[in-house]
Amino acid sequence: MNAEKAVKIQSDPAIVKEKVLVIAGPTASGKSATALLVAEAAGGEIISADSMQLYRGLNIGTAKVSPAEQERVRHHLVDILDPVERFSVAAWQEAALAAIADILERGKLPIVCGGTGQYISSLLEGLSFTPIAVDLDLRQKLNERADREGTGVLLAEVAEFDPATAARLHLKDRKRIIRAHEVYRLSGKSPSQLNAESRSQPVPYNYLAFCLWPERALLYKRIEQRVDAMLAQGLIMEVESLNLQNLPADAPCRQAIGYKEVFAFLAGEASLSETTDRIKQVTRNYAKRQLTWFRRLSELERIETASPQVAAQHILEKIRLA
RNA sequence: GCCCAGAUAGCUCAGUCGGUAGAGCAGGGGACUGAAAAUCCCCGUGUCGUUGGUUCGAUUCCGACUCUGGGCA
Repeated sequence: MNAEKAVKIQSDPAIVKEKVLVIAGPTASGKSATALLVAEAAGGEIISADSMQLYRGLNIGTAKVSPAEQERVRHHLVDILDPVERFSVAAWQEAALAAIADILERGKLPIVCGGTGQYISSLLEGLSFTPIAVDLDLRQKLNERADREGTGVLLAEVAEFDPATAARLHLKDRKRIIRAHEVYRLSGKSPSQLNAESRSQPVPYNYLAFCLWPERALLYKRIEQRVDAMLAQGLIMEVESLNLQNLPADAPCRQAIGYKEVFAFLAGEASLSETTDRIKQVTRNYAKRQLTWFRRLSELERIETASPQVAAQHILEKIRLA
């Protein structure tokens, strides 16, 4: 898998790709600590691949790097958005590629570290996104139509302009059905065609990609401990201070695990212990989904340890060999 | 001590007019191209509390016992 790609790259002297490190892993697997150790030992800077750490004010619940840790190693793509702002894979990828170029220019090692599978995959698979403005109005109208007429009607329309995509989508997969309409209307091209085009470019860097993979039972135990720690550190006060009720109903950070549950608690919909258990559970569910992403990405080498020291050591050896 | 109601999947429970059983949640697997911590799909065998009886056949009906809730003393 990897070897084949690497041989192809080396056999073409015109392409000398620079090394970029990727450290992925499910939530609470220890990837941030690992990345810090590697960055300090190898002279690197960290680019966060985390869809929620982008937001200012979401600190405790996202297990964001502390100011002290940011003193040790420079971090990119953390705290760049207000809670009301929207973002996207395409926007993240553009910012990440810019950060990588900047770090390389200064002679340092870029380390992409995070758990958002879609973001990681956009880099490793070298997707290129053609510029299409997001049209929230159109999305709103399509959502209303789906409410009125049902998603089946919209899916039938997708089948007319893109049979391949329609065949792939499930009747209830409203988001993707609506997205297919958006893409077609805004670009004039079918999603299938655009997706094919987005893979036509070569992957620009030599990604050395790792994924922390602790044993499941241990991972779940760490998740539970971390949720307890977040509550002890004042997660509830953090959510209060965010004033979620003043944010629009569709603000992205309202989806954040921990935040939406604490918000329900503050609204009197659940007790503290129910809220705690709920956060632990949805975090476990999330970790499982993350692992599905990472299993898919064959470029990732699994590191089956829960120790950041051991993981960092392993990664540093691989860098020297590469 | 007496009366009543329960005892079925990890949990909460449904059901079998007697032919060995199924939902939700949990858990597992998968998908993912501009909302992604989102969204969506697939996966259900378990001494039907124990033990006698009736019956061709009992998780189901009857008895006893054990445990759990509630009530009365």
